[in-house]
Amino acid sequence: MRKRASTIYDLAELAGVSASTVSAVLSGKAKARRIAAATVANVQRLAELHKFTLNRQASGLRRSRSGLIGMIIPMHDNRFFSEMSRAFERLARERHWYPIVVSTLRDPALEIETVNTLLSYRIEQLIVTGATDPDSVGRACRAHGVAHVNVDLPGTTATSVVSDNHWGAQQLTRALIERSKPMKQRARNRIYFVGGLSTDYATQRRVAGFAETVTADMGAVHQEQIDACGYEADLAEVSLRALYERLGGLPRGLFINSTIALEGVVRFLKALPPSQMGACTIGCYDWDPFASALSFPVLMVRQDVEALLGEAFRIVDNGTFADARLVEIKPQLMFGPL
Amino acid sequence: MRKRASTIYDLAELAGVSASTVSAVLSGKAKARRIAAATVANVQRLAELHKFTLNRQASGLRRSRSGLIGMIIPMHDNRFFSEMSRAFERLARERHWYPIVVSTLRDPALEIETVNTLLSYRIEQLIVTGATDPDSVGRACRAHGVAHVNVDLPGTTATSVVSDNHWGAQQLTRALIERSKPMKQRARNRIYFVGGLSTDYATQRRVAGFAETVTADMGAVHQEQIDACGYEADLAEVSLRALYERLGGLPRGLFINSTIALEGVVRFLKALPPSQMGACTIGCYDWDPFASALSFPVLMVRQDVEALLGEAFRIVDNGTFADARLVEIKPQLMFGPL
DNA sequence: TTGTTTTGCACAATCGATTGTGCAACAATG
DNA sequence: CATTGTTGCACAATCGATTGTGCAAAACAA
Repeated sequence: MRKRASTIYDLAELAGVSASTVSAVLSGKAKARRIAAATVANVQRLAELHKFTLNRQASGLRRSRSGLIGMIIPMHDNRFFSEMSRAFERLARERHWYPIVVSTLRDPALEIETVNTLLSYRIEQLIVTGATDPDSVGRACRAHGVAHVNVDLPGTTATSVVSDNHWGAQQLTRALIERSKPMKQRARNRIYFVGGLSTDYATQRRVAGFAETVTADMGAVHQEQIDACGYEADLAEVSLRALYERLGGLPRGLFINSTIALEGVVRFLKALPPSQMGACTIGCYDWDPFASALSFPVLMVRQDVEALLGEAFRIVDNGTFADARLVEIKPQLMFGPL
Repeated sequence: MRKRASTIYDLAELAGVSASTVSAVLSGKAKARRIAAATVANVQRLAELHKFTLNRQASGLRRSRSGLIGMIIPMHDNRFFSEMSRAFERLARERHWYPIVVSTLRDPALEIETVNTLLSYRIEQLIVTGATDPDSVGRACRAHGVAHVNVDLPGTTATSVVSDNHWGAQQLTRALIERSKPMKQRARNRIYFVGGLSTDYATQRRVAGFAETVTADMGAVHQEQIDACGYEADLAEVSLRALYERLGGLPRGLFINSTIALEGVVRFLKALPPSQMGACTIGCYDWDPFASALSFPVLMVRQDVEALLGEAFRIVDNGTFADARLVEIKPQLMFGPL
């Protein structure tokens, strides 16, 4: 039985009917095409028996539908994107779409190449998560008539659903200020922002929320309080080490802009004597289950993945992606009242 | 310019040539089909200009090739599978395959349904990672002539590449024994195994390695030292709480069988006074970057994802998947010498 | 019985790209 | 000039499923 994948023609011959009849039965159009109940049963039995699977290339070609929905994400390396993948698959399956998740490594060239490939497979919808260049992606989708939404990082050509980064950063910053202990040395008596990229919208909004809250609660913000050193653990580690040496110790508080950056921070902190760490209060924008049980407490902001993607699907569902609105979803604060 | 996706026929008309000429140019067969250099250049220019993308449904149908390689994984929720996704995508791209990763939630029905759908899209290869029923998946692939390899959990119908769970568990168990402090109370002076499923091969091998080492170094193993309570954090939390109450405290050491189970364990331990935790040595089969910086040390076994998948690709590359061998890859110990 | 409807299905065109083949136009050779 | 080769491309069949249409046979009506 190790035959080639069989076609509806093979099945048709076995059943003694025509291919169009088989097609009608298998695609549930038997009633509409007035196929006798006995014929339907027979074809279904044979299809089952021979483990027949439709060729979706052929089907998709004929119907100009692929049944595919794509999502691009930057990386698979943290909980936020893991949760996005999981929720995406669930929501897609609920709608009888077949989900494809691909990571594009924050590489603009790979990003657009990936999208073009997805389009060549004729995906019908695309969720564009954390894209470095959402507008290029949007244009490509538009040229193919493919519904699309930006998530996490917004674009200007399609509706975007993003975390309320400004509000989240304000809350986290305020909590860091309230829960940290003042320090005598002026430069150390500050909260420092570490990680992310200043070219990236989410980081900009978080920096803004951070700066406003610091200004309101502690006076001015100094330029050197903000180091959007990038999205790699190593870079954050280097950045923190430099800060530590500059200040001659840890500062009053740290606002870490991603769990990846937090990884680097943790690597540096682990090497310090525990006593030093007690004086520094740490917060992280994004959540990780283990980070909540580190040897020092970490205040965390958890993005509402279900709400973000739920809204994104609603938008592709009703085709309201073209009006380029910005929808903001409040994240969840993973720290109780003082 | 918001036209429908254009076809090679549209492009042919624009260029004043036939569709077959366009096809030859775009698929790099211009030389073989003796297309004039000037014609090639013109077609390429127009293709570029109009951002033409080939319809891979049509192309795949005609050539009986899709260019797709699939991988199924159980979940997106831990580092092992995240790293698998990332490495899979990289290795696939190196080979000019287009990668599709789908999670099947450890649900046998979803698993086989997913594989059938992937087959209906005519994927050409499949990496079957951590499948609950690898042999059913293998049979489906075989029926379609699709190359496939099992990874992480082995099957009997295709070659499997798995972590050397037995060896890894032995190393981890020995380290737990050597690094932990003996306890007076007999039942607490033991290492306990928590998490995973005893129906699952990896867990069986780890339990075996654990039991052998315990027997060799500490005498007999008691049945109640092993609780393969499942793959959810909640279950591990419940299991550990029960153990704690049964023993009247934490045991000498814990062998946690996955980072997910470790999440539950950590939730329980966080609620305990720190002094109690100091006496319990913890090890985890699987690695997480944050888990290495918890408030208590965790010995970890990190699977060699690159080697696992590298080997898997080698096997699909040379088509040696049918001999149903078992290839074991040693994991990496994330703890130094004593 | 004859005419009309309904039932049940087959036929053939089609989706868009690929590929074996055929054939002008031109060049090279004798 | 006649013959043979080469170049450059078009034509048409094909992949497997879908779907508009047509047409016997059966069922029903008159």
